[in-house]
Amino acid sequence: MKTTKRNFSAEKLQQAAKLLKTISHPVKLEILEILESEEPLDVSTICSRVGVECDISMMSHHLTKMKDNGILVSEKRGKQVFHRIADKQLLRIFDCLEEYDFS
Amino acid sequence: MKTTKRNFSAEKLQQAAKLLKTISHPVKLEILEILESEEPLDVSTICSRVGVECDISMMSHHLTKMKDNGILVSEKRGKQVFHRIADKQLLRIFDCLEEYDFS
DNA sequence: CAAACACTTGAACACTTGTCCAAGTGTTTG
DNA sequence: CAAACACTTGGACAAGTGTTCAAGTGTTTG
Repeated sequence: MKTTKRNFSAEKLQQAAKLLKTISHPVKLEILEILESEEPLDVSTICSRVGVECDISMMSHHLTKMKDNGILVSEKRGKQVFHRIADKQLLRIFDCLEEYDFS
Repeated sequence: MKTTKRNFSAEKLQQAAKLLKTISHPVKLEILEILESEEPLDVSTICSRVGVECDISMMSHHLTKMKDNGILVSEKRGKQVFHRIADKQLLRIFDCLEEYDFS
């Protein structure tokens, strides 16, 4: 007889769902990809590096949401605000995504 | 000088975002967790195993969405419809989530 | 062949998101 | 101290999502 390997509590499922929901957006994934390669970066630089059109206001909204959900942390230095990834463990999601076969 | 390790195309970012969005729900994550431990299962059985209250109509909606997005595949046998996970690689996301430190 | 079973579907609704735009805040430079 | 810079914030609106309910479909059993 097979047994359940995982045992996520209702609370952990909620948190996990919220985390995934927060990054379930092409631009947000790209922000993570950019910050993985270089960190910390300021808003304008991130904005200039994303592939798709994205104005600075929208980028700020994205970053704020990611901060509010504990995915990023930021630090103000002079006029600029520098962002980095709170927990690098999150990046392992990219490993799964890279190997996933999108039909 | 650091270089970018990943290089997701705009299309792949879209697909990845869509995939994550589809499973970004406590019940949908639990469905995957249940199917990981035993497969295939019919709708009523999945329904009876999820922790939270979830009627069969809602479960059907969840499963349909997951099927439409290629996460599950189903097969009808008599009156019942059996579901299984299309690509087990997806389950590695749980490894990331298990180790992630939810603040 | 009618009833029971195991779902599926569609309408309806509140709620949440994504996006845009205009205005505002805080910091620094000349 | 005014202008420039680097964001941040809030309102508005369309689009998408989660949930419920009622009705419908296909299969099997008596």
